[in-house]
Amino acid sequence: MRQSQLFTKTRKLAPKDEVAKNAQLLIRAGFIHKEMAGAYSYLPLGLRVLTNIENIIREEMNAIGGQEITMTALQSPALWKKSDRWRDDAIDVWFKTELKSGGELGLATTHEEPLTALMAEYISSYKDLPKYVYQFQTKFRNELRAKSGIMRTREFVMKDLYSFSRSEEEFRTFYEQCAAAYVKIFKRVGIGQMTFRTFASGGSFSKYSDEFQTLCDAGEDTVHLHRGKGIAVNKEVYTDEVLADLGIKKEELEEVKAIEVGNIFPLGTRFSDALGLTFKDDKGTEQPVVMGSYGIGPGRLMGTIVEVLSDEKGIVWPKEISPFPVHLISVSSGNADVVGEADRIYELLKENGIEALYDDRDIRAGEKFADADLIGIPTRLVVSEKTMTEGGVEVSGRQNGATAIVSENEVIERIRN
RNA sequence: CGGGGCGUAGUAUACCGGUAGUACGUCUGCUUUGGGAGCAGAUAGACCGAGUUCGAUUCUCGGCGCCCCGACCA
Repeated sequence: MRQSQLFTKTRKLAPKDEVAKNAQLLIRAGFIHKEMAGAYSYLPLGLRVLTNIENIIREEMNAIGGQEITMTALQSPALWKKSDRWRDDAIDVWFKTELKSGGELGLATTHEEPLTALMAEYISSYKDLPKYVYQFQTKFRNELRAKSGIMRTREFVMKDLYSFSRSEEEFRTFYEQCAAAYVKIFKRVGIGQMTFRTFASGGSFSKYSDEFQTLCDAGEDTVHLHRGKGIAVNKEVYTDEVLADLGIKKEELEEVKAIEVGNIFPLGTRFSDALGLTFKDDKGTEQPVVMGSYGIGPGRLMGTIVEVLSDEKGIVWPKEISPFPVHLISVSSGNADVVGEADRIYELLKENGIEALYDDRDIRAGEKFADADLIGIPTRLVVSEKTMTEGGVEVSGRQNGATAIVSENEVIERIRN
């Protein structure tokens, strides 16, 4: 798209009330807009990134048999009363509201109860299992303190998948498949090397769970990392017993700050028991469905990527999630020939299925380069008098800055690969 | 929820018990044009309410909002 048409603009300074690097850069670059504490809107560039992240997650969830749905954010108290989680001391982040007619409603913090009830309508036999259902859906959590930019907000989209299995063994198999899918996801979005499966507490559901923690000083969590094995233990469960179970020694671990970018945990029969989700096994005996839940917050993931991969000039997007694969910049100095050539290259890219962000604005080169660095698209193409004289297009990488003049055909080849 | 801090043009800031100055942005003009250009002109501001006072953006109280530390985080 032509940058002159983009309604957002960059700014040199971040608002003073933003301290978190992720929010500072994303606001400066025009990716997000803060509505209030803990609530951010996604603008054109930001939405593109978020969508790219969601699509990667979607592909990997589909690959392990996930079926996508969308549930409502409005929730009926009745289901939550069955599991005894309507109480504010059971879930302290509830946003509750009421109908004009007087009845109470909850705004979704999570979806175990309604989905379990929904699945009960379709699951009755062992032949109906296992099933894996997920969604990208808005959660509302009335956090006492929103913080860290888009990392801890009161309204956010979460990918939550729930598994429904016949047995603990069957559940376990999927649990590990999902863990493997998560590893792929974090690798694809560019933070694979610094993200580690982390042994954690199971909260009120089970003895244990697994988190995926990305090393980052801005993180809220503290983990004990075993670099050799590529695993970590959350500080919450950093005990001799756990270390023994995992076969690791204290001396081999380093304490680091990290951001929880995903988690997976067993639910057992906590919700199937409460809401009556059962199936008949092959002997005709009624059994509770064994469940698990698997979450990733695409927004938090986006914030984490900014925290971890940006530099002093701005954001550095990994190729797979960049808002555009390439940033085309004309350095025309009012020269109509250069404008014409840049327009032609823009069309050429389009014809080859490459959607560029085309900085066609009539401003000085320095400003364009500074904006491009801030926005962070990984590949930059420059068309100028110089490149026209040399008979090619200048290509450079956001990350290493190396530039080269290459032919049009080669440009297209490079971007595709 | 405990503690701390802060609310001044679109953004970042300054000064002041006598109605506010600078920079960036935006607009006009001229000059410039490969790393956020220069000159000239213009635009635009005290969170809300009450109190003290001749007079409050400034002081006091309350409200609202925002940030940070801690607690919390299904």
